[in-house]
Amino acid sequence: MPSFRAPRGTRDLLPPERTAFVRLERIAAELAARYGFRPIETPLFEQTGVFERGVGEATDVVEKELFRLAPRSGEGETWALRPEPTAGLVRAYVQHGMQTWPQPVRLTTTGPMFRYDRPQAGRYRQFWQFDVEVFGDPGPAVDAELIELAFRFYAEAGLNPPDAYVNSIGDEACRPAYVEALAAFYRARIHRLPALERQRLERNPLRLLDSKEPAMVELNADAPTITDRLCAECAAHFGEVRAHLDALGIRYVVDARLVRGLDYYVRTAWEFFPVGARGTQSALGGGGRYDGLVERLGGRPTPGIGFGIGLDRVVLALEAQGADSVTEPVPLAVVVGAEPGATAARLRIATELRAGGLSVRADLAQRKLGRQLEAAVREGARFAVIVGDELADGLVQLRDLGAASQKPVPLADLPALLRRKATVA
RNA sequence: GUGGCCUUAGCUCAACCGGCAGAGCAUCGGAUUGUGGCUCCGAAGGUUACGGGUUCGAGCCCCGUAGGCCACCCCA
Repeated sequence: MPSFRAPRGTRDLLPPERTAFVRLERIAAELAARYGFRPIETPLFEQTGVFERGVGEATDVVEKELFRLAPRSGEGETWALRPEPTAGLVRAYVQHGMQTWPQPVRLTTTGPMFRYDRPQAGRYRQFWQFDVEVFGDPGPAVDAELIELAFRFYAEAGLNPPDAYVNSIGDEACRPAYVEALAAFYRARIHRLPALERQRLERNPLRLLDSKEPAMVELNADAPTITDRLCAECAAHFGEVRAHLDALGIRYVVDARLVRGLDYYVRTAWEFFPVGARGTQSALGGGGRYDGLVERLGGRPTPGIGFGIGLDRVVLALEAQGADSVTEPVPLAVVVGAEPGATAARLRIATELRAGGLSVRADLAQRKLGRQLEAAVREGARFAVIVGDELADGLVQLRDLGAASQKPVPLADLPALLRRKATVA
């Protein structure tokens, strides 16, 4: 017999942890609705090209981390599990002609994403993300609105306000010149670049900027920044984003070296980290503007912007800051019996109580009364309904497990009685 | 993907120099007939991650593989 286990980089979310995720998902859904986002669900996998064109072929996410599905013989297309939600949502926007919907279109989804990289704490091959996207709004006000929404989510989740880093990475008009200037800067100092960074220089000079190599950190202090090379339009846009953030009282840091790993971002980009912990594997979320993406995937030119929040990371951060662990629901009452074998009566009574809207567990394991009561007490139930001989007279014992007292109650009165007790805390 | 550390029961961990694999918690059962979280007693739970090698003998030493973790990388 082989011993099976969850695939590398995946994990089972067992009851206490899954409850924490459910709570975050509920907050996400409620919050998104409050901000006017409509729920949407797209497939967990797409044609590979959706990600290659959407996310960018030269990105690590596509080049190294894409979870490609083995094609079946005879099928003409190949698929990959989604590494992020935006490309699939853009594909859906184009496919369903959402440009004919009232603009802007605000969409939200929450679910698992997949990246085939080497697992580590906080870095999984399957992880969960809460995502919102806005199509058809060029900003700048909505850029600030989304950042504020993310802060609201963290707050309602019970997380200390994270550090927010914001930047503008320019657009087609100004970024090429900047990238060239940056490449020239590094080429002039190529002897100081580590071997790995020399290779990346030719492929994507922007990514050298946020390297954590000590040699690079030192070098980057003198590197040209995008900030003072933005075109007039981008500079004005970024200025307005900041003005809106300031008007909302949002605390953030402008980080001129912040770039993002996905090709589609233009102009506004941001990331969130736990306070004072801008380390690896700790990013709580991030987002940005992607004005050219809809067009790249075959749609009409449409501005877009969105963010993703890593639910796994939020759960981790909540634990790290010592937040109260989630409490799982416990039944109000447990139906137990003096006669272990008389399960039919216990099940029938529990069924009636549940039909009346009450949270009730029936102890159907055939164990003696003492063990049944012990289990009820240990799971935190407030009452035990004890079924015994008096059932012949239409009576059960209603036992208050906290007070260790009980009294006979007509079975017919039980639902109303328990419902009344349930309302008093 | 690169380098490093780690892996003993469901969980947390012991096991001398290479010499009979253990404890606590958790689980299940019992403590004279229908009443509790405590206590007492007991049971079950292991191919010491997996596969090789060295040795009279390997949880312990060596090699490989898998998984976890740390740094890089990358990001959520």
